[in-house]
Parts: sequence; C-alpha cells; structure tokens
Amino acid sequence: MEVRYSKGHKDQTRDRILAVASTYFKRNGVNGIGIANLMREAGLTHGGFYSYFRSRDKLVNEAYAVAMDQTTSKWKKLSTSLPAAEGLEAIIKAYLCEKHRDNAGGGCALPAFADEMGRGSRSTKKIFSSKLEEMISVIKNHFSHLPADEGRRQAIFAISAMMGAMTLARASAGEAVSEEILEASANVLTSGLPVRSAKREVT
Amino acid sequence: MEVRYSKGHKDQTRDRILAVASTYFKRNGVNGIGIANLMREAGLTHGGFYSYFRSRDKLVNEAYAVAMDQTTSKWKKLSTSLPAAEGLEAIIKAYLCEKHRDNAGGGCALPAFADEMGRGSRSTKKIFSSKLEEMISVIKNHFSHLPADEGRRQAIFAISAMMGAMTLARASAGEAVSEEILEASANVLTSGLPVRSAKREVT
DNA sequence: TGTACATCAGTGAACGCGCGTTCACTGATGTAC
DNA sequence: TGTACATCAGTGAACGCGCGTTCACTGATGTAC
Repeated sequence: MEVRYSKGHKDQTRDRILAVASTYFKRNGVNGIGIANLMREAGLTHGGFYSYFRSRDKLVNEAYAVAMDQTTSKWKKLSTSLPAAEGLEAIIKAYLCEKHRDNAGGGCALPAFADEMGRGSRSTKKIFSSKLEEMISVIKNHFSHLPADEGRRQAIFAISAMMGAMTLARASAGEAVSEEILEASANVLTSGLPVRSAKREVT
Repeated sequence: MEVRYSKGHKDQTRDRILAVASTYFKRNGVNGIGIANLMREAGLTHGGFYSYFRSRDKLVNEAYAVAMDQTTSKWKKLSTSLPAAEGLEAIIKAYLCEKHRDNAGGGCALPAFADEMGRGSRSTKKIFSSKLEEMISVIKNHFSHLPADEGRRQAIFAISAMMGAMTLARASAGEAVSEEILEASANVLTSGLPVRSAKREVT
C-alpha cells in the first residue's frame, strides 16, 4: 500500500483510471470492458469507481476527451519538430503504418470510436467537435501557404482520409488488402496534397 | 397469420430478419439491439430466432455481408447510369450529403460498423475484405483511364476518404463542423481526383 | 510522547436488470387412408 | 368426402451470466489533547 492522503493522490488515481479507460476503450470498444476489469487494470476494485465518476457514461465521455487529446498532442510534437511539408508527411506516415494499425489501444481515438460517438448524446458530440477542432487546427498549420478556408478544407479532408484508411485497414487486418489500404492512402495523400504540389512548384 | 408451408416462406422470413438486423445494427450499433427486439421488428418472437441462426454471432456476420452488399449494389446502379467521371461524382455526392449522414440505418455499412469489424474474428475480417473488394472493383471502373494499379489505389483512397468523412460528420452532427466535413471532402474528392484532372486536360 | 478519535481511499457482498440461449409446447396446415 | 395423424414455423416461460450500481464496512493515516 502506498502512502495515503498525499497531495494530489486522488487526482493521480483518477488520471490513471482515465488512462486505462482510454486504452481499453480504444482497443476493445467502449462496451468491450466493464468497470470491474477497468478498475482491476488500474490496481483497484470496482466498488471505488463511484467515488471518482458519477456513472459509467461520465467516464466514457471523459475518456473520449482524453483519447482525442492524446492524438492532438502527438501531432503537435511531430508538427513543431519539422518544417510544414515534412511535418505533415511525418504525421501521415506515422499514422498510416502497420504499427499503428496493430496498436489500437495506443493509437488515435478517431478510428477507435468515432462511430460510437456518432451514436452518442448531444454532449458527446460537443466534446467530439471541440476536440476535433484542435486536431484540425494542428493540421491546418501545414497549409499556411494556402488561403485560410482552403487550408482548413484540406486539413479536414486529410484527417477524414487518414482515419477512414486506418479503420478499413484494421477491419481487413490479416488480409493482403489491409497493407494496400495503408499504402494507397499514404501515397495519394503525400503526393496529391497541395502542400506537396507547392513544394514541387518551388523546386 | 399468413399461409404456412408456402414455397420459400422460411427463406423470406430469414431474409426479413437479416434486413432488420442490417438496418438496426447500422443505426444503433451491433450491440445496440437485442434478439428479442430484432425479432419483434421482424414480426416474430425471440424464441424462433435459433431456427434461423445458430447464434447471435452468426447473424452478425451475415448482417455485415448483407449490409455491405447493399452499398455495393447502390454504387453499381449509380455507376452504370452515367459516364465514368459523372458516375463517380454522383456516388461521391450521394454519399457525402446530410441525408446520408442522418440515415445511418439506410446508409453505407462502412461508417456504421467498420470499426466493430476491426475487433471481430478472423472470419469477420475475411467477409469484410471480400466485400470491400467488390466495392473497390465498382469504384475502380471510374479510373479506367489510369494504369490498373494507380486506378486501384485511387479507388481505395476514395472509399477510405468517403467513409472517414461520413464517420466524422456523424460524430459531430448538430455542430457546424459537421456540414463542413461533408463539404470539404466532397469538394476535394471531386476536384482533386485524377478522373477530374483528366477531364480538364481533355477540355 | 501517548492515546482516542475523525477522515477517507479503497473493499467486496449484494441487488436488479437485460440479454443470449434452451426447450417443451401450440396450432395451423398438408397428407394418408 | 371425412377423419386421424405428422409436420414444423412460431411461442413464451425459464435459466444463467455479466454488468452497472449501491452500500455498509475496513484500516491506514493525520490530528487533537
């Protein structure tokens, strides 16, 4: 047993539960793991759950937000370490690879449960769209050479295409077409997007 | 009560159960409706279910196949009624519209449960990839002016982008960004794809 | 310093509910004679 | 033609199980005196 009453101890435990939930919801689906198992993975028993969250639904909504934040910050890191065009290519290649496909629990929130959020409540959709807005904003920085509305359009499109390809690649994992999907989408996105065309014109 | 023992009566009932399952699974998720309610929607009681399917899992796999076939034949109809470029635009516009977004039960199988199939068994993934292959084949016909492998790549990419956009639009339904997603993806797909570029070159 | 008490993170038994599955039964029909 | 029987699509009660949720309790710690 660790020391109790330490400053922020309960917040740390809460964050741990959320981290476990984010991972398992992404890997097994939002209904793919129950509270008892979640709490066990967090090193606790199920009874304590309700001193952290008012209901399972509340946890689910918070886990959605946490999971989407994880993707956003990952993209931000890749973004800031490279110039615009290379940064976007780095994001696309890190996204559309077999390692990401086979690691749903540690990967992007969108292919893992965007469709589940589509069946969620109004509050779920508000969380989704505000977190998606942050993702769009990060990607949009890579289209700063375009007019603002065109850059936003390209960013939205790139995110849609990436998450769609990953979802289809996962659904066909183990079949030859799965790698084709990753390859095709990475190829078209990196060779066909305006950011790359712009590069070519400069060269 | 209808007449019993009529030729093919049981097959018709089976098809009706599958049609109901396809619609409700797409609308509410694969776990969003139970056997009792499914059978009630098909005009029966739950006890009879097991004279049609060996288990719920078997029904789910068959419903996946039925749902994907529905999309394929819808695309085929749009494809054959128009020349290549216009046919593809018709498919894209019919896909990326608010009517489709708000009608998951009657819409495409991919945004409805591709992610669920990603968590399915090996047999589920085999069904998925063989049905996806048919979809690719229909879309690929619209890229017949390209080398075969490039046409296939574009077809795979277009399908990924369409289903990704629809999934994100549904998850943000009710927020302004939802319509933006549909518009952005339809716009980029129809103006940026090689089929359209080819058209322009000819003109 | 030592003792009694309050605090509170965490425990685990218990409950109700929904769901997948089983199974003995029903009742309308076609068929044999 | 009429009667007895076989067939079989469909019924609904019952069971077991897992899961979300509740709640009385535990036990380690900090604090008051």
